[in-house]
Amino acid sequence: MATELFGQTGYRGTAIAEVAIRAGLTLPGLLHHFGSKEALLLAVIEQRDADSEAYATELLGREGQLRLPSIPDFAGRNKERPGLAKLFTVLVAESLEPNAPGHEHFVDRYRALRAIVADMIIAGQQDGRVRKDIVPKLKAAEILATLDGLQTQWLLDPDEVDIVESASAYAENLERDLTAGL
Amino acid sequence: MATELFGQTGYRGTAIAEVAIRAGLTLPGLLHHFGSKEALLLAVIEQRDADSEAYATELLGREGQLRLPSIPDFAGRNKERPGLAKLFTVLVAESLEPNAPGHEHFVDRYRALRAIVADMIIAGQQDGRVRKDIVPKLKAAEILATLDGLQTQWLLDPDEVDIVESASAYAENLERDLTAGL
DNA sequence: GTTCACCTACCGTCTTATAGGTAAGTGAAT
DNA sequence: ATTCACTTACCTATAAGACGGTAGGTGAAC
Repeated sequence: MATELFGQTGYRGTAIAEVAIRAGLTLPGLLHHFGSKEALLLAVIEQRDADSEAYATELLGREGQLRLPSIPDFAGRNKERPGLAKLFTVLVAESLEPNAPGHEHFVDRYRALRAIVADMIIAGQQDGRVRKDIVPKLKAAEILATLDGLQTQWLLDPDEVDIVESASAYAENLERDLTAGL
Repeated sequence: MATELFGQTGYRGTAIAEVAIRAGLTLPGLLHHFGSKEALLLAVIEQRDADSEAYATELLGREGQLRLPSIPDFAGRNKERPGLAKLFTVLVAESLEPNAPGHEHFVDRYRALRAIVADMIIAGQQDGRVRKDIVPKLKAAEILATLDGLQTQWLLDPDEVDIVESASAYAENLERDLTAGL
């Protein structure tokens, strides 16, 4: 309920009274459970993060190996729940300022995601499945950046940008890039 | 003035009275010139777009040719004016919803940018400087996505992500990707 | 003397949050 | 089994403030 509204109108643009009504109670009833608007936001983020765990695990495969073909699958799953993707995009933007409510959370999250992807790349390099002149940290940031950016373009203009098609093409490019020159 | 505040706290999070004060006048004084908050936003976007023209032109070079080495230069210029970059990121996120104030503007802008980059790629393919099995539309979306995504990660965590370094590495990767196999 | 730029004063609305109360349940003591 | 103490889950009512916008006036420029 809160997830949808925060995703549609952002943190600042959402009145928690509306969240309460959709949840079938009044504003004070909602605040009885969460204490404040910011606490509600953090609760939403936390719940959403369980889902985000799947992000890394899916990219990772079971044993820390790169599984590029799962990228479009993941994009496809987002396609069916655009609210969650929108929530993510909007909240990150609203959290850019250092003193914003969710700032530290998203900073930590991106650091963790970059580290996970970088470790995958390193593992691939040690196994000889990934080119050694790739800088893991930079490539990790680039991969996450591309997927986020494609998602934003899709959310903004779903008629023009097909997230699954874009993600598939990118996954192929990425595979060729990582393995170029054996 | 308005650019900075909209960039820091977004459209919804910015009180136009604060904009007025920073501009050295009162709220009604500001509204005398712009009429409404939404009109102020559109004026800010329009002014910012002059700057954004440079984006395409710089990427494009003078005669519609790809100029990848200018990507890190462009990133470096953004680095000195993070307010502008932040404004862009925040406003796009706030405009995802179809009825949001700047929605159509950003939809059009991304369509135009994708078209410009795609045309560049097509020109490169005709000149034989770019691989022919690249799909121009998809690659254009991917390039813009990566640059946007890197910028977001940098804005969120400037200590960990160096936008110039990231953009440089990406530009090199991109060059290799576009020209792979002659 | 009319237009333009701007001000003070104010309105109505929306929003978060609190105060204080009610109803229902839980668990222990008797 | 019933009473009592207490907690939980809400409610109505209201405070307290921020916000966008308007009305109407003042003063200077031309």
